[in-house]
Amino acid sequence: MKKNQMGEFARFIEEKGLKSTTQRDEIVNVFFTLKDHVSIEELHHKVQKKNPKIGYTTVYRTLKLLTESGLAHERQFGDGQARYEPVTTEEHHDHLICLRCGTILEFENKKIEKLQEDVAKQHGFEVKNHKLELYGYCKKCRK
Amino acid sequence: MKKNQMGEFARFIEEKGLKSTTQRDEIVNVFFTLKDHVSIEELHHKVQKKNPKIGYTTVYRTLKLLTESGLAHERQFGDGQARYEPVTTEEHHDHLICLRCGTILEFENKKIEKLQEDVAKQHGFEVKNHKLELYGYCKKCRK
DNA sequence: AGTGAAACTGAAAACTGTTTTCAGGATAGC
DNA sequence: GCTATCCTGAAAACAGTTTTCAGTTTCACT
Ligand SMILES: [Zn+2]
Ligand SMILES: [Zn+2]
Ligand SMILES: [Zn+2]
Ligand SMILES: [Zn+2]
Repeated sequence: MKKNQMGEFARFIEEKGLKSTTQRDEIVNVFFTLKDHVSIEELHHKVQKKNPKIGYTTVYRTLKLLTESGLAHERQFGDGQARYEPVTTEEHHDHLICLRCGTILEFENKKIEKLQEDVAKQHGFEVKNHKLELYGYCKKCRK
Repeated sequence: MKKNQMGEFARFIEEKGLKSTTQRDEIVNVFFTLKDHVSIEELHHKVQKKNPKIGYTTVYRTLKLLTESGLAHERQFGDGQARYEPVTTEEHHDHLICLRCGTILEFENKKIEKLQEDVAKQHGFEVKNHKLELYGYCKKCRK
């Protein structure tokens, strides 16, 4: 799976006429070993543990490329900084976010998706994408 | 209704031991005549048309007070700037947002809300609040 | 291998929206 | 009126993001 994603990234770079660099490869590699919804700064830290020379800007630009290629999703959880996650499956999902410990769980519910479409239709809207986030306390954090 | 809201704001100010000022009153007044989801900057512009001396900072601080008092809700629609709306009814609602013209429609769907609770329960989550936004094209903007 | 055009990198600067600071001004209880 | 406290607005500080730019690397073509 990681192999595959690295390959897809290489193909994207190739198709766009961009160049293959070790920095990008290292960044993308670390990114795909992470499961979670990571911020640019967090990823930069992780990457620097392997190669301290890699700068924030390159991490930023590589995440933009990953997003553009469809291999990552950019998320805005309202805390003022973007988070990125690998697109592993084709499945859309939404999020449960713990207000205390920051844990982020994913879920998918077809009924909700269907009802969203119904609502949009009632208002003459054509939905392109949506955001559903449930904020609260996770199993560990609620008392 | 506007009278009422102004009154509630005055009561809040009083209870907190704060002082009544013309700037705040003017800002709050303009805010409650607007229907829509307004940014600080937009509100500042509108307010300045009535009183050019009022600064951005005071608008910012007054919106914080309104939010604190429960008379306004702060929304983060992911475009990087906060938006505020008057809390007119007690009814919770979610949003349909046009990607082209920026129109924001509101809706409320009990079934979706119920399903959200179910999902949270399945994951041991206690939901405090949630965000559901459908992005797409409105009746006018879809072709 | 050598060359050159095009792309890449990383530090620093610029930007954007938000928040804090601070000196002067307004408010309200006495 | 006096005075403590709060308020105001310009400017500075902040935080996350994005752009700039000078030097470096990649790669197609010899
Ligand atoms: Zn938690
Ligand atoms: Zn996710
Ligand atoms: Zn529209
Ligand atoms: Zn609304």
